[in-house]
Amino acid sequence: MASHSLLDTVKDLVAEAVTRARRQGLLQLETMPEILVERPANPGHGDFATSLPLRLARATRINPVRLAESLVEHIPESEIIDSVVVAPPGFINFRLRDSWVQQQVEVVREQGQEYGDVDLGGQQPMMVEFVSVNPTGPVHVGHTRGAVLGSALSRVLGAAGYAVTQEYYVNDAGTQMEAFYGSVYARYQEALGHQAELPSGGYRGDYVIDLAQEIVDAEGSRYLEMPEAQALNEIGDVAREKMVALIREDLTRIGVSFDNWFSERDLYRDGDYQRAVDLLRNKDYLAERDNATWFTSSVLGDDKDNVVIRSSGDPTYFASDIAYHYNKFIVRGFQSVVNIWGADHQGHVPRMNTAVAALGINPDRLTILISQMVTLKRGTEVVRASKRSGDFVTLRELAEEVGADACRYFFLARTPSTQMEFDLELAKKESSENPVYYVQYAHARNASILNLARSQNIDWSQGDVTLLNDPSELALIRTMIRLPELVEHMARTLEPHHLPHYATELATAFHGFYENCRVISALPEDGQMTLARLKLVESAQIVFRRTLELMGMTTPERM
RNA sequence: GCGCUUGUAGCUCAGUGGAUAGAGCGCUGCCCUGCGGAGGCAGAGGCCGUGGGUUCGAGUCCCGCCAAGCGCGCCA
Repeated sequence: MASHSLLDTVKDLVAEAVTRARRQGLLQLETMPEILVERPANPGHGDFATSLPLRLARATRINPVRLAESLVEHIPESEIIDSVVVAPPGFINFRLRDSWVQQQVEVVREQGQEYGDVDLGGQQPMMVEFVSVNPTGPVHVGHTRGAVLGSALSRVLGAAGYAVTQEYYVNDAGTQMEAFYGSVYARYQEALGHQAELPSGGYRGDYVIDLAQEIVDAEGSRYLEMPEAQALNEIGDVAREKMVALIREDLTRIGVSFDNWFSERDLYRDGDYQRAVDLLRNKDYLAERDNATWFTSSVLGDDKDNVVIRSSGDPTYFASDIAYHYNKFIVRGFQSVVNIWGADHQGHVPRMNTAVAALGINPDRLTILISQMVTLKRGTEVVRASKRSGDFVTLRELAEEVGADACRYFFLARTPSTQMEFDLELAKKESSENPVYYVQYAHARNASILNLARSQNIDWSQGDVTLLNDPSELALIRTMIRLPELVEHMARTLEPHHLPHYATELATAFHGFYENCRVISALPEDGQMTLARLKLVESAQIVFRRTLELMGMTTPERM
């Protein structure tokens, strides 16, 4: 596990040069400047670059190119850096030493499936709470996006050294659930030939009919033989458990699983709700108005106050959420928490932040990511997804139609903050039109080379990586060794959507290598080259697997 | 009306304040005496919504405008 990234190493070189230059009086600076090192877009500019001379030009009143030149003279020798050159108007470009690049093949092989791990989190406890769809219906396409995001983000954070808990918050209390129970009960009565009406605000989807029929099949008419209140209660318990089980099963189809399913009802049972409300009351953040209890979030900068206890005496969803975050931070002691919410909850973000602050928790410890709406398309035709009318496209249907891998790839490749179009036609095409298969094909090609070598009993463990001098070989290794810094970047920014793009670049680099370099050669004079290249292929496979695994995708050896 | 998010190639989308704005699909044309052609190479295609500002430097930051999505309940 790397605690000091390659990027950090280059930064250190620059910092050392600045320190030396200051000591010699070449740089008149009050404080040490922030050292920024980037990967240039143009490979002709090397592997790393810094624009520090341009940034310092004004403060030091030195021409940036001259400044760059004198800094370069003070950059220490390094085993990893081959050349350091000044480029106008004032960049310093670094190129990695080929011998060092080649050696990374051995490093990847040694680290195996841990390659890419970085120690950013120090194993501090972190929670990612996502999906958390009300158990009143199946997971649909929009939720699936959040599911994929949360799942991949959790994997990335795990690789970055955080002790991640993936959690699903089950909203199993409140008025929506009552409406659901009433809907199931009504459908249950209908299934047994009785007239019944859905409650107002009830759930009209066919799945409620199916659910009711299942209950009839399993338990007959027993719920008709008890008072309605009791029937609602008991049939509600059964329906809720069935729904949660269904949601869990559907999510498993796309490789999304949770460490914990947290029940809203437990907040009340275990007293967290009462403790959170008491805490707010003691801090004077609660006010009685119009027979209801309000959280005075406006004094903390929110645009309005919010009801936490209705005039009926029932707590609102917001009250539960406050108690839930009390539980996350104070009861369970998570250092940081990420919530992934759908776009329809964005209005809830400011008051959640103020509520957390009111509980005495630094609001920086809570990050709420919003995943925007998904429009489903079939070619050019828009598929309308609407939960109310009951004709939404579910996760199950989506996974069955396009497959779990394509599902994950396409949702993951977009930044969550943009509304996206999901083209079922494109996601389904099993051809080069589909980037999912482009990446998996590269992995399968890779695997088939190794399988062929094994079938010929070739032992490449003594391969000499210094033979890997073809530009396409070095380019492949250079792409491979970006994984650790990518993991670090994604963990810092909570942006796993870079992963599919990196996977595509890795595949491109591999295909390029494959076209240019014959790996297994029958010619005796190519023997050493074969061994070296097999080592490269093996290490590339490690990086492919790690990348696909972080995305939650499968790594097929045959397609 | 107010708030949040978004506007980049024909389409779907990337793009850490840096150097010549990228990928996939679609379009044109090439490439297999051998490990998987679901591949590779080359080309065409862009006032980065628009007008200002900050900066040595803006697709990126700030402000206005235009357009789209979502939200603005004692629902969740």
